[in-house]
Amino acid sequence: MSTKSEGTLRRIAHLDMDAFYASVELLRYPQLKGLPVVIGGARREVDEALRRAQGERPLGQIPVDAFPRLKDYSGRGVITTATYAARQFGVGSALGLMKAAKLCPQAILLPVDFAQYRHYSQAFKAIITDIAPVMENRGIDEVYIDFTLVPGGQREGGRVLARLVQKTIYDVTGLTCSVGVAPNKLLAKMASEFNKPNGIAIVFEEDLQTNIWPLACRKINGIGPKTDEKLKGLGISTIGELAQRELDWLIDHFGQKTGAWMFDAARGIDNRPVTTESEPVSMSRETTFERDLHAVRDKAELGLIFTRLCEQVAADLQRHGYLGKTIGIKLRYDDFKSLTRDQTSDVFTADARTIRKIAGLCLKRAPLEQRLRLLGVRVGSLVKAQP
DNA sequence: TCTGGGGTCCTAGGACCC
DNA sequence: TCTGGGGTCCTAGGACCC
Repeated sequence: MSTKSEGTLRRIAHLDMDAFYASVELLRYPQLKGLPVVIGGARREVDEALRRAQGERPLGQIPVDAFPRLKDYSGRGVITTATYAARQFGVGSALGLMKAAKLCPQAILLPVDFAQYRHYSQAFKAIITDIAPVMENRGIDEVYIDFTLVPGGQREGGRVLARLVQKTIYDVTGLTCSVGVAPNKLLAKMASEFNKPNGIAIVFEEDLQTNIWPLACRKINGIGPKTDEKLKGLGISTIGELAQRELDWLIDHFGQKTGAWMFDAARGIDNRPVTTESEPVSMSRETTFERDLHAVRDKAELGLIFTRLCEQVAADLQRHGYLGKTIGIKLRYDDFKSLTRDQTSDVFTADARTIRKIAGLCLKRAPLEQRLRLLGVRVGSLVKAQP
């Protein structure tokens, strides 16, 4: 089954588009190149501000001074992406806009435009699969690519092919990306960050101690803020320090599964294949309100939003051809505490009214005295609809 | 004036069945 | 009268990722 010849090394690439949303926006607004720009905020308000700035002009001719600024925004929301110029000010993904406005009030604020990002996402992924067909989607702006059997994939450890992919994407779309090539996904993911933006990094097994072990544990994809804190509490900050711990010790502290995984990860071991296809497990829609709502006092408004979310999930299911039988809701209260309730029905559905009915039962099981800031509807246990 | 939206996977307890 | 085991499904919460 394998056509690997003697001496063929497993070479896996991780490709990450640089500041993807922001870079796509700069294609439309080249006059903003080099300036601090952030994408995010409540869609409607930011959209309107931009439309006012545009007036009757073509997009490329809106004067820089006319663009909406962070300091003029007063709604809730977070930054999804910031240009590198904005990152100089300490502004980046997931930062609240109000906090960001203090750090960089003059930054230009643009609304998210998912349709546009999806378009460019499909474009750069098509370029990749033309060159190297075994590609795994990791969201809108990232992929893994198996270079192992691709012509040129072994040359200079994958650098030649990485350069070709990177250059072709740039020539066709005008967008830059960063690529890491390594023996597996775990190391490739770390490598792609080494020379960001518009960089390439090549990692071999023998680079583990010199290039990987000095890194913070947090750089391992799968070790988040909580686990990182716990590790620090145990005196472990770097991957090298993690590698010094015994398997049993890690299992004692983190459980069988996580402990064993960490043990391997610290040694650069990762046998996960590059997966080209996957089935969705759930689909959901959620929304944070412009102001916190009360279940009784804002009943009508809440009801409309609830129904709309159910209709959106139903439309998503239908569009993609799936049915689900576990219907759930998610609430977030004004103190940011969240809760979920779900119920599995005995029939699979993609019908908005059915979803609304069951989601309504879920809502009844949740405490509703406190004001809400978010409501979500989820459908899980998906199966393909018969065509 | 903090803190989006769309996902995946894991854990853990209880129900229920053999 | 002591307390048996798996296995699977359901539910809730939490960590993590993009």
